[in-house]
Amino acid sequence: MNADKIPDIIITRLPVYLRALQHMADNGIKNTSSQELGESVGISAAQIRKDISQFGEFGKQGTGYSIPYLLDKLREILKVDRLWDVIIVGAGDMGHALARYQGFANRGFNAVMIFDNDKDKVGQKIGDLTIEDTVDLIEKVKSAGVKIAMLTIPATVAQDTADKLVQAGVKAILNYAPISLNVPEDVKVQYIDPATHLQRMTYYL
Amino acid sequence: MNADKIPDIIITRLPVYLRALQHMADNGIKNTSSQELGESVGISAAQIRKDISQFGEFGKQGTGYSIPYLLDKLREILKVDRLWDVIIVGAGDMGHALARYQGFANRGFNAVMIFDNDKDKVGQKIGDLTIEDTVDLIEKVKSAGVKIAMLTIPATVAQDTADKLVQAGVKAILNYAPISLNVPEDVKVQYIDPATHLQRMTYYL
DNA sequence: TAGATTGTTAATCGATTAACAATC
DNA sequence: TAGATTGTTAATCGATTAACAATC
Repeated sequence: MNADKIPDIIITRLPVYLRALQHMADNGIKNTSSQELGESVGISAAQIRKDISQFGEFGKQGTGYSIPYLLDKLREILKVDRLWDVIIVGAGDMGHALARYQGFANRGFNAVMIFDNDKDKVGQKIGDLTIEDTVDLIEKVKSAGVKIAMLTIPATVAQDTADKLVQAGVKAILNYAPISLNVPEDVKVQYIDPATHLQRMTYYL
Repeated sequence: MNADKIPDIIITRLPVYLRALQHMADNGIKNTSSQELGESVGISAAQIRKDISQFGEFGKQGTGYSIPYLLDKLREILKVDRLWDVIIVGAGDMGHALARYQGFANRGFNAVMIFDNDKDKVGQKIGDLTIEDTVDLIEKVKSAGVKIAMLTIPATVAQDTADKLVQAGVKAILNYAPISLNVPEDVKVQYIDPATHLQRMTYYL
C-alpha cells in the first residue's frame, strides 16, 4: 500500500472500474486484463494499470487480474466493503426515486431516513421509510452518526440545508440541487444536475 | 472567436459558470468579476478568466463581466440559446422524476417523448407526456429528428437501447443506467449514477 | 486620476502515454 | 518454453497558476 497522497482524479475512476468488474463478475467472468477492462470503460490500458498499481500489486504478468480479488481490493480501498447509512433530504419526485432505488444496497449504501419540510408530507411512507420533519434533521442525523446525505431540494434552500448537514456532522453530500455549495474543506460534494450534464454535450452537437 | 480546438475540460466547466451567473442574475446582480464568480463555484479566478477568454474578450478591465452579456455569450457557445428536444427512455421512478422535472425549460431543454417496453405502462400519462412503446423508438425519434436522450432503464438493456438510439440518430446520451456504454466517436455520453458518485466520496471518510 | 480587473504569457505542476524489463 | 501481461520508468502532453502589462 502506497502512503503517498493519491490524486483525486484516480479516485474518481476507481468506482467506474469497480462497476465494470462487478458487471463481469455477474456474468461469471473470473479474470480480465487492463486491455479488456480499458475497452469496457473507455480508458487506456496503461492508465488502468497505473491507477490500480497506486494501491498495490494486484495483477499477475501473463494472466492479468483476478476479478474477485480485484473487486475485494477496490471495495476495500473505496471503503465500500461495508454498508454506509445515507439520508435523503427532500421528498419530491427525485427524493422518492432515490428512496425506492434498488441499486444502493449491493454497492455499499443504505437509505435510513428521508426528510421534508412540508408538514403535509411528514408521516407519509416511501417504501420502508417514513418522511420526517426537516426541523429534526440536525438532531436525528447527529445522534445516528450518519455521514452521507443526498440533497434533492430546491436550489433556493440548498445552501441553508447544506449548512445544517455540516452542523450535523455529514461529510459527504450528493447534491441534486442545481447550485454550487460552499462547505468546509473536509466535506466532499458531488454534483448531479441533469441540465448541467446535458449542457456539456450540446456544445458538440 | 477562437477556431482552435477547445479542451473538453473547459467545456465541462462552462455550464457551471452559466448556472452560477444565472443565479446571480436572478438575484438582480448586474456585474461580477472572475474573483467573485470563482469563489461562488470553487474555481480559481485565473482559470475562470482563461476559460472564458478562449471564446472572446467578454470582460472589461476594472469592472469585470456584465452578467447579462456573459450569460448570452455562454448560452450561445454551449448552444443552449435555443430549446432542444429530449426524449426519456424508461418510465420507472427516475424516468417519472425527469418527465416532471421543472428545471429543463429555462436551461435549454424540452422533454418531448417518453418510452417504456412495459405494455401495461404504454398509454399512461406523465405530466404532458404519454408513455410510448419502445418498439417504436427508432422510427419516432428518427422522424422527429431528436438528438438528445436520457436513459433510465436497467443496466442489462442499456447497451442494446443505446445502440437503438444511435441508429435513430441520437448524438448525446445522458445515461442513468449503472453501466459504461460503447458508442461511436461522434456520440457523447454523460453518466449519472448515484452509487458511483457516492463511492467517489467514501474513500475520504 | 487611481484603483480594479481583464486577457495573456511564461513557469509550474500534474496527468497520460509509450515502452519494456520482469515474470507469470 | 513461448506468449501474454503486469508494474514502472521516462518522455510527452496538457492543465493550472502566478504575474503583470494593458486598460477600463
